[in-house]
Amino acid sequence: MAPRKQQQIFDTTLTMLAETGYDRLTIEGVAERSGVNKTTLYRWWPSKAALVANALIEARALEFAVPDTGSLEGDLTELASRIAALLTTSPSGDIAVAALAASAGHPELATSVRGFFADRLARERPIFERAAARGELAPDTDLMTIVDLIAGAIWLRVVFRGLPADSAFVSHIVQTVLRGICR
Amino acid sequence: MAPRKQQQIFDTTLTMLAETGYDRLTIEGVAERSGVNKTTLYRWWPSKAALVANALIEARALEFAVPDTGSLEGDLTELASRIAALLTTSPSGDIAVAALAASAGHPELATSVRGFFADRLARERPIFERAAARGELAPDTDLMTIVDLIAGAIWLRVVFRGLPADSAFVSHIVQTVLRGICR
Amino acid sequence: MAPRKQQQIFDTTLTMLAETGYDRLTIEGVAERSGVNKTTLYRWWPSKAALVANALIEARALEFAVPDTGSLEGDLTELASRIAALLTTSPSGDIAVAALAASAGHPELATSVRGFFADRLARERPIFERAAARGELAPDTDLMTIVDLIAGAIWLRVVFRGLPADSAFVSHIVQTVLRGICR
Amino acid sequence: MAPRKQQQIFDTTLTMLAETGYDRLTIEGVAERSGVNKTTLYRWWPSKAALVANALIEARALEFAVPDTGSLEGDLTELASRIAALLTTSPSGDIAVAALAASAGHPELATSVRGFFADRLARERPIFERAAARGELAPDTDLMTIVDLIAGAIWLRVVFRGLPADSAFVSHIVQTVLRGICR
DNA sequence: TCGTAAGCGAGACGGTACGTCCCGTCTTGAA
DNA sequence: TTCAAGACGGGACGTACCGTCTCGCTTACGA
Repeated sequence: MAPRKQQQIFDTTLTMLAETGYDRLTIEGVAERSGVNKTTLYRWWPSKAALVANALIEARALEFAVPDTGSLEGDLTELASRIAALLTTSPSGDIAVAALAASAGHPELATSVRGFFADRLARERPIFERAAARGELAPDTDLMTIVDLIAGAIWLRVVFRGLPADSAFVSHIVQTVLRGICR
Repeated sequence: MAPRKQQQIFDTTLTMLAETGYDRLTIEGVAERSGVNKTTLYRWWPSKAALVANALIEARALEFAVPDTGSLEGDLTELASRIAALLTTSPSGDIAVAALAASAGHPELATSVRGFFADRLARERPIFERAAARGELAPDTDLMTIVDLIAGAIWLRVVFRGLPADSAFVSHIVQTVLRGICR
Repeated sequence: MAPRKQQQIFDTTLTMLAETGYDRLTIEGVAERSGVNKTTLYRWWPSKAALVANALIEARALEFAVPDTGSLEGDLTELASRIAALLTTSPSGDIAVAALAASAGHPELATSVRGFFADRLARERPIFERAAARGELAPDTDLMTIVDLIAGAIWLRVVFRGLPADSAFVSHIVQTVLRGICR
Repeated sequence: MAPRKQQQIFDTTLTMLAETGYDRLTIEGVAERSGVNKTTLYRWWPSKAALVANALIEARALEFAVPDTGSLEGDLTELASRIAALLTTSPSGDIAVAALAASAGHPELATSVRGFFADRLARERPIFERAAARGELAPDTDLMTIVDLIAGAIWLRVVFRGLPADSAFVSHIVQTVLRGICR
């Protein structure tokens, strides 16, 4: 089952999440703006975290396609650029940052957020499979760490340091990581 | 210039921050638990973010020493271990995670948090200076990126993926990054 | 013509009325406890007052027999005792008090309650007819006032003053009223 | 201590009590109409019953003077008329009926209501003292019962039967009771 | 005997009020 | 002058019932 206006609710939730951040997001606000009664929200989601979690899962605003440029370096650079763009451009950046930040300290939300990003990050796997097929990658390479290094550096730069993640930065980290792996 | 019980206030703030997370931390709670009137808190700090920011700056719970093992790899491994420990062990982990998470979406807090960690991370500079003196490092290496790669990967692993950052992982990323740089 | 589980519904209604009082009695509570859907209750009774009114009318818990002791004084004393017992003993007392109290301010309910008690009080008429036949009573005596005096005094004593209506009190008022009439 | 707008609050409470009856009286309504925040009401009174109880005690709308006509019959008739008027005229009637009805089932309120009316009824005592001084009354007469008989009959007539308590009725019951006593 | 209509359950919904927590502002009085 | 004490208007919380509605399922009765 699902509430009748689920789509409006999710849209409103993410919009307001992007606009005001997680902790200034209120259930009453979502209710009012999505033309639904507060009680209806509580009927379906036990908490703000659960609502946001569900909205995220249904969200299509945070999708990103996986590149296929023909080389591992090209693919990773493109992937990193897209991660950077995801974290930087509006509204995905606001949503992603708010959700990621809130997920620390809201285990319920964390699970969903984690699942959400894991789902998206899982799609980078073909990149490595193609790279392995091309002989660019040792078969025992630790793939998750590669993505963690790249994505972590971008996160730190963008969210924590508040600096832009321009293409020079992106190229730089990708090449650094690649050199680190390929040997 | 400062409230008389500033130390209790800061202690309480960080304790409660660690216990309940940023957004369940309340001014009233801090007031009550530190034996101070709510008014006093508002007199000195305009917002919860400002209070937390100040408390963090004064905090000694989040210090970490900078290693000097004689080799760049040893130093970085040790540094990474300490970062991992800082994010993992109690109460520093709870405080750091809560503060970092909250800083996204609270620019006021972000500045302080950023300054705080920048201050601590600035201390890793001697590591690189010693490495350069030993000839282990090209003089034009982008130092911040190195730290961002390492720290970012740890953050992602610990906070986002919810996985432990054990010594194998730490060694692995340090070596990967080192190989990436040294070429 | 009538809901299938009418009897359960009425029983539950009166039980809960006695237990919790009129305004903490809820339709939802009655529905749940009588194993009926809320909708069913609304299908048959437009309001809580109407439900209670109907339940009262069907109630057999509040019956009382009319005495025939052979003298007016005996009959009235016995009648007064029974009224006192009706208002005092459980569950009739709780039901009666709750219903009477609620009927002030719920005209819809008031009508039924009034009818209900009028019906019961109408049975005291033979008392007076027998008394008149025995010559104990002038034929133009205002009978309703006699009952009002007696019943009113008991109500005041029991419900308002919260005092018991013991047999001494009952005898006292009956004799006072009788002396007032008989001259 | 007392809330700053206590008088408005009490006035509003009684006005709304008279208008809508006890159980449609809402705290939020009182708050809004008396220009006070809901929280303020909860700060001072733990429940609706307590608020109404307090408002009643402070009320001056329900006062009545005690007559002194020179004879017991005159005094009692006048007293009964005033009781009837108190229960009949607006707004005192609505307030009194609502409060008395609600007090059954709200022990907290009952205490206050009882105290309130006891206080007012206590003033009839001089009537009897004067009557005793004039020799109209045996010294051991049970005074409370006299008042209970009269007031109870009026209550029953007015509230329960929904009939008016006109001067004929009032005279009738007073004379009946008087005859009952004086013998 | 079987169709059909009344009765019902399930449950979503908009809505009102509840009583609570905390916010941030303000005033007052004592040290 | 600084601070405690604490009243206040306010916003949102999460909950309980309200009364209405739609949707299918039973049940039972009368054609």
